[in-house]
Amino acid sequence: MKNRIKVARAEKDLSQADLAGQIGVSRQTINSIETGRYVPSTVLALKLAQVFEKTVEEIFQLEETD
Amino acid sequence: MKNRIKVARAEKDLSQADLAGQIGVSRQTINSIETGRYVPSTVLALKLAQVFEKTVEEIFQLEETD
DNA sequence: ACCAAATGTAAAACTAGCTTTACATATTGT
DNA sequence: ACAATATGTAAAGCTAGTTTTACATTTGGT
Repeated sequence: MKNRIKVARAEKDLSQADLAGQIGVSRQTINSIETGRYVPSTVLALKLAQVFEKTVEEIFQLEETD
Repeated sequence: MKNRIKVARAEKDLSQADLAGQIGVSRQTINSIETGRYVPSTVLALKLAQVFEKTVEEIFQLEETD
């Protein structure tokens, strides 16, 4: 799964730690998702979308391997 | 997290097993998500949304407890 | 060049998602 | 009423998501 968190974060001028704080997860969780080390739960995806004022689909995209 | 899988499934006239087959998971996984026993991964949520031709937000909604 | 803030990782430990197997209970068609 | 299909659960086991701690590297400002 690909994601556009880094760009969305830049648009809102948020650090990984800021974002983590806003949605109540650790900074490493954000970093790990952003760098593709793992896929978040749907709850987390919805919260990220909410913060970015975008849809989940705008932030996360399926790949062939999914 | 709430979800509208049962209704979406009815609209497409799909059984839990049909749906499971289409997205490549077990029938119990669908049943467990549908009955709220657990929250799916974002990959699964995106695939469900794809099958139902809806957005993830139309199918899954955050609750206060999330 | 220096300092602070931001980012990338990693290991250990815990929790939650998911599969398989298996059975029980509805629901529907004939 | 019977058979078939659909749904609800449960246990065991494996994998993946998440936290905490900790450290190394990068980036930005002065």
